[in-house]
Amino acid sequence: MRNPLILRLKRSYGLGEEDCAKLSSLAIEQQHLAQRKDIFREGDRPSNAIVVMEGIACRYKWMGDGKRAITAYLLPGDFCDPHLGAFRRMDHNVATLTACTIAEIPRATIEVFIKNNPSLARALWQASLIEGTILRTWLANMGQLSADRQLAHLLCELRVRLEVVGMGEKNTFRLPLTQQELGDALGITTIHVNRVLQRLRENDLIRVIERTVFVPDIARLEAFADFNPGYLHISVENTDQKGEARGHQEENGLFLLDA
Amino acid sequence: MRNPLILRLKRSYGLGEEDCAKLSSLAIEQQHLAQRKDIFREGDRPSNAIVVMEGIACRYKWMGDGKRAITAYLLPGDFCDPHLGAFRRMDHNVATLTACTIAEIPRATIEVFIKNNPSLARALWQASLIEGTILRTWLANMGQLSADRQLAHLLCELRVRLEVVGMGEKNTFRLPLTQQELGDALGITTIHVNRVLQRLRENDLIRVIERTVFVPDIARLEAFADFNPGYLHISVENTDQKGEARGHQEENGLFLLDA
DNA sequence: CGGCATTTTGACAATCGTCAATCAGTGTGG
DNA sequence: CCACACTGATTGACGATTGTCAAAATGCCG
Repeated sequence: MRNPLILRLKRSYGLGEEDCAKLSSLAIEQQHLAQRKDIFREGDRPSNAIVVMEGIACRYKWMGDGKRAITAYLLPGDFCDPHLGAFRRMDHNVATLTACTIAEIPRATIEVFIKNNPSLARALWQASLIEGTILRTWLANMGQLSADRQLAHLLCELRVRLEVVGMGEKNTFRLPLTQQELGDALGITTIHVNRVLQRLRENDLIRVIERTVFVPDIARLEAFADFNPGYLHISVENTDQKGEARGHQEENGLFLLDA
Repeated sequence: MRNPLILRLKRSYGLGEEDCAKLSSLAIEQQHLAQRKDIFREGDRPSNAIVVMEGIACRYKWMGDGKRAITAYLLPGDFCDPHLGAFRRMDHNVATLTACTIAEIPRATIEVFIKNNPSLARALWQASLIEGTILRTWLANMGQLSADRQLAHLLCELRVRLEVVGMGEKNTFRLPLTQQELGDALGITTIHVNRVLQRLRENDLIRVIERTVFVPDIARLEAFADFNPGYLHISVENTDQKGEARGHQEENGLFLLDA
């Protein structure tokens, strides 16, 4: 299996082949974590960069009444703290949801690397930009979409993001999250997640077998969710460039990645 | 009136006195915009930095069904695009809500300034970090809070943010937004905003006269909304440093700015 | 004054949360 | 092997919050 960090650096963060090659030659310490273990807590100031290499983690906050809000899912290749703790303490927690493998890259290593290959700084910057676009999309969806479309949208997003790092075929991906963990991200109760999942299955928008999601008709699911992957800023691996779709569109247009 | 950009650079973005002084000596072109005018559109790649100097603007997205989602309010001192369009096209729109004065700082000016005063780069970085924390807070609130608490929380946030830039006394601030514009940010309908506002007034959590909000008891409103200003990362101007409040708190602790 | 945007009101419906219970799967210990 | 406990999924009844629709009231501006 390819290194998910390298895959992301190339396809999401715009790092060139050469830099990726150099980076992948570094020996980076990895460690395994059980499910539901905190990686960072509120108030921590991480000194090294931690990247999820396998499994699914999340950012979350505790609300005053004891509810939990998940504000991001971290998939392989995602940085737990793209800012490297440079300026601030964490204002939220980061924890594994499933068992995970994480890589810890010492800050010194990164600084040396950046000095020689400045494009890595740009890549980190890019990573936090993309986090921002995902946050804005989640926020907009949570405010305006019904629970079924919102869940459908999340599944569309996860399908794409997981596929990029080789954790899914085109129509299938494993999603080992509980309904509780989905609900905390969508802002709906576990029970409602259950109802909504059933409705999606009834309409054959998805099929679920043993925590594996199968999407019989991707276009139909994406249409239902009004999903447009532009906000994920994933560059196409293939050479079909879809030149037509570029440029300014007046209404509701989203934009593919610039060349 | 003080320059709001300077105020923010000092109190939010951690820029030092000297750098602020140098920056404020720059002659920066300002222009006036009527209410509800787009500043950036989806797909634009801004080449200069645009800062709101007066008035209130917002980031927004159009949803597939024609609804609008506001994902941020931009107050005086906020950057319309903290990343300076360096890498990507805008994936959302920025528009004025009220009439605004905006400052356009040529990218070249910023680059020269950063070369001589690297801390400005840090300040810009900081600005986008804070945007991220606000986004996460909005997302968590939208998911978990009832509409009244959510609106109350937004009012708490705006009270603090407006006070920083001198647009409000302790208990009062002008909020020239329509209920529609509030609802688009909260993810609730105009009619419901109206109902909720009434409830807040009935409970004397707020009083509204001619688009000016008066908060009779800040602590009570903030308690109701479970508001903790830490996520705004605003440094205290006065010299009482609240040293006690620092350090790691176990539960629901937010953190004041590091010295 | 008239026209327009915005706020307010009321009745009603739909979505979603709450509570309580059952069911299914998994692992543990006897 | 079975009893047991535990977690997570599912079901149903009910209630609360919020959305929808339609209309009236208010305020603003030419």
